[in-house]
Amino acid sequence: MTKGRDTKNTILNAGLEMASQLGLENMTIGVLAKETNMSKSGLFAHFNSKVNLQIEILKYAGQLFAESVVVPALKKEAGIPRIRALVGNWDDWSSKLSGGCIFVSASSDFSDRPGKVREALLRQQETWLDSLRRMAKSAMLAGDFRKDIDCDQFAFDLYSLLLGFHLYYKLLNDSETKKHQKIALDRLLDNYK
Amino acid sequence: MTKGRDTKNTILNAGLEMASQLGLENMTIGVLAKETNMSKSGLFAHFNSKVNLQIEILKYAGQLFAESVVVPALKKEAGIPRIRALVGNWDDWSSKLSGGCIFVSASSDFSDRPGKVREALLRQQETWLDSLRRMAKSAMLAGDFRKDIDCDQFAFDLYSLLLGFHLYYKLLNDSETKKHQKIALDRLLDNYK
DNA sequence: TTGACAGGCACGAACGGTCGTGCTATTTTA
DNA sequence: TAAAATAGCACGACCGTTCGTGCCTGTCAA
Repeated sequence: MTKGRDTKNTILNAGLEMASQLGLENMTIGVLAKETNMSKSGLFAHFNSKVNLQIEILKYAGQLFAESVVVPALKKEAGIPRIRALVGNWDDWSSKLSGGCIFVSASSDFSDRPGKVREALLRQQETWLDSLRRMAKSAMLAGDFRKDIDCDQFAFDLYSLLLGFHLYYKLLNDSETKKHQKIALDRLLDNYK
Repeated sequence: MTKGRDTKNTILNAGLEMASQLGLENMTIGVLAKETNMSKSGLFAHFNSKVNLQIEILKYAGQLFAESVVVPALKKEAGIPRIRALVGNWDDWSSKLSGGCIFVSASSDFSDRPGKVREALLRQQETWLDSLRRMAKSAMLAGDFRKDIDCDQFAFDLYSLLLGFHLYYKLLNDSETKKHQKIALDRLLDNYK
């Protein structure tokens, strides 16, 4: 009962790393097998199709994301401290994976590729936006934000900021990225006060 | 001398479309040939390698981008009107291509794939950020922005906004996207006033 | 205590396809 | 008619997937 689970987890770990670098579509089963010292067929047997593998990687990433980005932020006091923690955690998350946040690269990869993988991705992005909206709402209740703010708008604003950080950091390797993000975040929070 | 150019342009047009949908890496020569009613080898002879094809598509996109996004904006009066025009043009540009802005998807595709294509992409992104910085500077000189603003910061802020729009529009198909972007842009411009 | 059996797990080999890329003709254009 | 453009064909590599097989571990009957 445990041996199979263990192997699967090893595969998912390596798969997440590879998918983050090359994209979910360009990750290949053969190379992933080599990476995990397995045979292609042995690895394949755990998932029965590439699409399933992609979906399971997405789920696995979702769990990891919740554990390392969202949950720790929720332990901070509601409002601005929580939002700042979330942004910091997200930055760490996307920096840790060598190819950046897998949800960002997958969003680009699957924006025009209908199918089960896209649907799974969409569901996860909706969950994420929901977390953002909730953060805004709790900041309202905590008194850090005005009472008349638009939580949807806040989600858009904050996510845009993260996407900017992601591109600057990953592609341009801009050393000022952190600073830019901090300034933009300060201004954003100020505007919702 | 002209027939070759014509064919090449046809190929680049179709290639840009395909690359925008599938990414520069997942676009294949065989399918592109079918799309343009050519043989694989006949098409191939125009570029001599896939990497060259990718680079030429990027250059082609760069020209188109300059013509349809940057240049028309420069015809507006410097300052806020020019910046608003730029954002509108960019939105149109990324909506026109069925897979979204090719530079965004390529950035995600090649953030971790060293080589000539990545270098070409980086050069183009630098040019783009330069345009953004110049827009900020001319807005300063026109009196629409304060004199002490950071043009690099402005480029980061504005590009983040466009990236947010891009993801919302392409992946989530959110009907409120335009509104969100307008609100965020208004606030951004206000902050630089 | 042993031997037959079952299930989970991984393997190598092979399948039909598609990939990018050479070569050599043939057709089209200037 | 020379040159440019396109087609035909073949190649080696790799793709996702299937299949038959064998090892290991645990269960249960004798």
